[in-house]
Amino acid sequence: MTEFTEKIIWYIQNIPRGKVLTYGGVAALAGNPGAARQVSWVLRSYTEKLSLPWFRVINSTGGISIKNIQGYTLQKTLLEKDGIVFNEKEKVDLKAYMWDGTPSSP
DNA sequence: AACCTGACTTCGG
DNA sequence: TCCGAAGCCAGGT
Repeated sequence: MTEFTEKIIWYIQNIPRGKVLTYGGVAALAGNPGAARQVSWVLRSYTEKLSLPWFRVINSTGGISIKNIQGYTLQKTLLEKDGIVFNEKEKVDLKAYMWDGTPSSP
C-alpha cells in the first residue's frame, strides 16, 4: 500500500463525530485531489479490517453514494446519530459539516 | 504489461 | 436544473 493510501486511511479514521468528508475531500487532504475513486476503493477494502468510520464519507453533492438500499439507510441513520441533518432532498449541508482536516477543532 | 473495477467528480448539452 | 459522457487514480487479475 502506498503512502497516499495510508493517508487516506488516517484522515478517515480522524473525522470527528458530527463531521463528514467527501471522497474528493479525503483524496485532496491526502495529497491527490483527483483520486476520489481511490478513496471509495480504500473504504471497500479496509473498512472491516480497520473498523473505519466509513459512514462519515459522502459524495460531493452532500448525498450518500451507496446504491444498496440497506447500506444507504444504515449510513443515513449513523450520520443522524452523529447529529447530522439531512434536508428534504436527502442531502447534508457540506458548508456546515465538512471537516477541514484539523485533528482537534473544538 | 494490459485491462478491469469502483461507496467519485466535473463539464457540456 | 438534470443526465450522460469522459476523466481520474491505485489496486487487483
